[in-house]
Amino acid sequence: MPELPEVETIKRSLESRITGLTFSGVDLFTPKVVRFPEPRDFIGSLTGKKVKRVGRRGKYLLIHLAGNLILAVHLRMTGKLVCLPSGTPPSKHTHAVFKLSNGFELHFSDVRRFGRLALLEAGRLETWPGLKNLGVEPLSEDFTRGFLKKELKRRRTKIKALLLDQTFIAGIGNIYADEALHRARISPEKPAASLTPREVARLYRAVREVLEEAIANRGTTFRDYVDGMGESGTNQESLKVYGREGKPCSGCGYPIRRARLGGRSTYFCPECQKSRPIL
DNA sequence: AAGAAGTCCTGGGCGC
DNA sequence: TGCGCCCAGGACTTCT
Repeated sequence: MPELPEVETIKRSLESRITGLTFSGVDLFTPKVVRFPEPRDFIGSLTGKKVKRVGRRGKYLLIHLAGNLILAVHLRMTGKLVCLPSGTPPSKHTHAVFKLSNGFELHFSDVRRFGRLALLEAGRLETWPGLKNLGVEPLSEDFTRGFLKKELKRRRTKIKALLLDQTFIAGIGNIYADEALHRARISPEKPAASLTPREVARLYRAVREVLEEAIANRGTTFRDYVDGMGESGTNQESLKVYGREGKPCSGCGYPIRRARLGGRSTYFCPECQKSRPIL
């Protein structure tokens, strides 16, 4: 599942390869994956546009183009965006091929067809609902311990649900929410407002460290994820709880447990992540 | 208005 | 071996 570290890795792997190049055409095999504008306009507006730079906001990859346009890509769970030589046959699940001016092309594929593309005017990103309400970037200087403390205090929801809320913090998904909570030794079920100052401080550090380390490891390849060059990441070797049900906790040896929270799997150590009474 | 539930998707793993 | 069932889950929409 491409979360912030995976999208950041894709961004870094693509930017030196496509910046300055021009889109010479688009093959759109699955029009449905284009959320905005109409497929005909999407193709028409993209063709002939030069890539100015590649950016990221939360889990969105943003390809900034000449003409004040942005190609926004969201990979959801199984989406991939890979740079390949021209003429590479599209796979069974390739939905769009963006042809570049240097003999390469970007293949957008997604087994589950959940991923989405949009071509938006810069400065009018609110055309895509998910982008306008995005919360703070957890690796930016706007994300401070004070901010986290203040926000948690007025939220009654479970801390894990809050970490997954993209309008609160942008870019954390199921893997890194579980990993951050384990590192901070906080129960995923604990109400956000009930975290002690020490827990808030631990969570703040844990969120940043978990994401930074995952970027350094070029992302977590749990099932499908690959970067813009088709390379897997290595951060799956560093996971402490996600996908490790029944295996011993790295901290205490107790078996990792899996529970259902907010409709999704939640991995945690029942020993290290006990909800202790507030002293 | 916050929070929960439903929806979209398909490959893979499972039971029989 | 093969069929059917259910699960994985991000984000948007709808309901309470």
